[in-house]
Amino acid sequence: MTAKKPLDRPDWWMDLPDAVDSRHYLGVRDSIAAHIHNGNLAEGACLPSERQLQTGTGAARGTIRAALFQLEAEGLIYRKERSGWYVSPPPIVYDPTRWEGFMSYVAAQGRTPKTELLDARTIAATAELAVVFGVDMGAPLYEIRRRRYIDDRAVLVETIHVDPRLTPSLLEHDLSQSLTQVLRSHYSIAVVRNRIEMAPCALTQDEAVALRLKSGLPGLLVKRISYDAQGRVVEYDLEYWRHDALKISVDIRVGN
Amino acid sequence: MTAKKPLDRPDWWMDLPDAVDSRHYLGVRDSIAAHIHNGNLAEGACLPSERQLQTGTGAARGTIRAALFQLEAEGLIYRKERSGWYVSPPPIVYDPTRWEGFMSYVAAQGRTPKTELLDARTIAATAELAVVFGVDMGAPLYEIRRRRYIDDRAVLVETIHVDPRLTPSLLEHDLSQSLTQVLRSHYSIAVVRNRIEMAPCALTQDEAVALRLKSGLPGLLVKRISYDAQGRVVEYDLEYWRHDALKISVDIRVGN
DNA sequence: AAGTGGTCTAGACCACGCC
DNA sequence: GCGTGGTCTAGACCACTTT
Repeated sequence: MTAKKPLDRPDWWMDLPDAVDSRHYLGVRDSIAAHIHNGNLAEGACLPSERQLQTGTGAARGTIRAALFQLEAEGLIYRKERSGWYVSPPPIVYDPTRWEGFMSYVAAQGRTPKTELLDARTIAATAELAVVFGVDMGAPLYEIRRRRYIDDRAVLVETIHVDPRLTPSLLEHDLSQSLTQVLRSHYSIAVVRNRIEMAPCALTQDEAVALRLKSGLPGLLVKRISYDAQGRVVEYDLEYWRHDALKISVDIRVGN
Repeated sequence: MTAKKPLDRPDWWMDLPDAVDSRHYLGVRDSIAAHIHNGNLAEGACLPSERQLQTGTGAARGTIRAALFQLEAEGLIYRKERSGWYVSPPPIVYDPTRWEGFMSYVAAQGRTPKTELLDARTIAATAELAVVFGVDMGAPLYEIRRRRYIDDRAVLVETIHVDPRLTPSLLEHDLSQSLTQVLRSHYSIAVVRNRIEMAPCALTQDEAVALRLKSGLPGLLVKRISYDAQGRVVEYDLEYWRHDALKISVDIRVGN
């Protein structure tokens, strides 16, 4: 009689520190959070379905969902569209002052980075790009779109623009590896200055689809412009991150 | 007959670029967003009430709210508990590598900073604090709680810890001003190094109340440890920001 | 085909801000 | 005391993922 009970919550579900009112969404939230913290729900694990979570609580599905949204905003869980809710892995720590690329700093934290090339082509500079690169509108630029993973979970999509005058035939190289690497080894270009901006944003259609997220979910936009020793723009990168995948850490000496 | 129509939306409401399906929450979202961008809803303005937004659309209140939550996550609007929804002011730009305090960088961006002292006292070091300051557990530390405003909107609450051995009688000074300033002018302490961490978080009861927000809303946690020339911890600061009030910008030269 | 989340409706009552 | 948002119920149907 230990047969599967597909429509019930798992057996351990009631092992809570109890004392939470699971008719209220914050109570439901606390109860799920407790299961995450005590290890019943491990990192990456799939939560019981929303309808399963209802059973026994007398709560409406809307109440359960309110709790799940809450946990999502806190970064504890995330969802795969129409598949389920999962426990979030810990965020990667990003230090904008250290200039190593994604591949190195993810690996340095014991995680597994992966890059997937989505698209690489030559485009005509838009007004905005023309300003950034100091070229005429319509001038040719390389545009590279990539998706990057940590431990096989897609965490960001990026669009990189590069000036072909600095890096002729760039697109012929392997772009699913560290671009920093390619620039250094094939073009002897070293980045000496970075301008970085980060702000919360909403993921639009394109990014959301690429990350397999629901369009409109909050994300983090990281904009980076890299310059070489001559002050030329080497790389203009727009990264759209899942909001729960990144944590910023900076260690700086104050000039003075 | 231009009397107030308290249960209707404002007259300009229908001047949309239309073509949005306002029975769906993303349509409602787009329509409100359009009003914000075209200036019908100015910065700081109060939106029509949820029930007013329903009128004429045939949408349920839940649908309207879904749209409002969406805009909130994107940082376009915020709410005051049980008072209403408001258009967010632009975020302040924070550059962790420049070491001026809150008062200076807010003012430098043409906004009006304000600091309010909530509490200042001597406490016994907890285990965590003892590690940070390299003192014994139970050793005395100053604890300062402040709330800070931009243009009269509360944007963060912070808890600062300071070692009294470095700054004896600190609590007797005016703590509603720049602490950086006080440390420099009264104790000749200069910060030469900062360690900063930032991560999304949920605002707990205390912080939420202090910011007049709903408990559990997403926020941004900024943790800062400042060191003097001798490597001593000068200040340990935990700041809880409204998630929409801050944007990060860094400009760095790469050492090498 | 079954199960999941995604969305929506149409009510209801409550706690609190504001006047 | 009125209006606001805050919460909740109890359905329903859809679009997609998964098996």
